[in-house]
Amino acid sequence: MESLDNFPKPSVTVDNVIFGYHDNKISLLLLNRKEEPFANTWTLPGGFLHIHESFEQAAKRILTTKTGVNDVFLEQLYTFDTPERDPRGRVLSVAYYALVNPHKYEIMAGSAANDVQWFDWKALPKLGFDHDFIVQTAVNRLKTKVLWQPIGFELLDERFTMPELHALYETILEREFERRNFYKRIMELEILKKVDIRRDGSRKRPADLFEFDSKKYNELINKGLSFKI
Amino acid sequence: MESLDNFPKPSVTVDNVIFGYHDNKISLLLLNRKEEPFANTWTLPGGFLHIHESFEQAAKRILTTKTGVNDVFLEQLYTFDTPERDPRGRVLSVAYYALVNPHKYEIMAGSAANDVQWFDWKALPKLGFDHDFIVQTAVNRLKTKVLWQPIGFELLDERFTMPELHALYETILEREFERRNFYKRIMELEILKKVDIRRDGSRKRPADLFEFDSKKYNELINKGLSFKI
DNA sequence: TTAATTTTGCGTAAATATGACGCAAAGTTA
DNA sequence: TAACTTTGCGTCATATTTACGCAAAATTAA
Repeated sequence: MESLDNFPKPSVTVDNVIFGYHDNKISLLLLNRKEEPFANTWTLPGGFLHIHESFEQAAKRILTTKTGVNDVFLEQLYTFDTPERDPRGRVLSVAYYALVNPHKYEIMAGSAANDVQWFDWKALPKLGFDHDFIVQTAVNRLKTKVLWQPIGFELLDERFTMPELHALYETILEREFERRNFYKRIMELEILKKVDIRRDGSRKRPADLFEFDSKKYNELINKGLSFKI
Repeated sequence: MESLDNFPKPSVTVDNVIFGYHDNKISLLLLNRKEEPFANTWTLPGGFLHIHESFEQAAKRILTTKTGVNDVFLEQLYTFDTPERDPRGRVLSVAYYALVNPHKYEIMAGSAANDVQWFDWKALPKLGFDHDFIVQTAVNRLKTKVLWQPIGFELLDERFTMPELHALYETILEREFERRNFYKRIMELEILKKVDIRRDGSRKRPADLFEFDSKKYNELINKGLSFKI
């Protein structure tokens, strides 16, 4: 059997694009590096893949140890291979993107970082490596995916109102959705469970509270239909 | 600066799912391995990534040397990391998929293979490694992508008729498209150039011949519109 | 040679989905 | 208590999708 040692091997990192949502803004969780290369520069939280762990395990480990975030929506984005992307040598980056509710987690910088911080996606600093490009790829993915998969809910509290969901979609897609048509479309999917309590916010008329109902969503899929905004 | 040699590194292969179309059937180009592991078993044409080449360079090199195919549509599919997917150790697979017109290439097995052959996608043998799963992923990608990107043309001759294009879509998506509505939809995109000659096939009324016109397609995109079947 | 048949290309009408907007109820603020 | 904002649900006009009619261009049969 052929040996695996005939070829010099590239290093493999897993880098995470972590999306959050707060105050009608999408934000990204970035890490300020302590070590070279790109010391004192903001980058995506990433790290080397260990030999016995899967990408997803690596992504979760990195999220937890470097940022304090855990148990979130996580999906592979793309694998980046631009030959000169890392000054240390040949390093591949398997990029994942995560959707996080920032209210649920205490963000904290791990020991290898100067700082970890949320940045408004419209005001990102220049990032190290090719991470600007990775971010752009992730943003594009989020914008298309949110239209036909119910992933937006991951960015909200478990219980949310229609106006909140509506505002989220307008923020992500950077365009307006006619309010009443948006409500109608969501409601006729029948994937939300109405939690009978009403919101006690400082708004005028209180809005109904909903939860995403994965059981109802599966029923929708089993009927051959699909979530589609 | 941190060294890259602190971690044991995984090996990285590039595996290609190569789609062809002939006789109203989608087929996949498979390779029968000469060496262990999975000797005498059909697998996707793949190989180890060289340290200084990009994924795409690797994919093209593998296609050319192992199957004789070159200059085709090629796109990254997904990176597979199931820990036990290769008996030799930790091997990642960066999978690409290619769309090929089988008439344009002389298929030939490279020296490392017993044989290289087209298989109807509805009658595939059991594949080595996790390649069955990779194929399934590629098929899903093809089915969704073909609806909103003009990639189907890659499977046809440069000049093709509407009935041919229509049949291709019905084959890929395994459902019927109302013939006249399909024609209409394609025509109003205005991305085809009519080559005035008519087909001399053994059919009844000859069909017009078209070519995909990438210049017209770009105009469509620049108008903010999109290819959509 | 002519009629019947198949295939192709283009059209129109019905059905469905999308987008624009009216309005009353439930609160808050003046 | 009146005016105002926000929310929830409805209706109607418009656009898009789907179903299907029909004639032209070839082949095959009589």
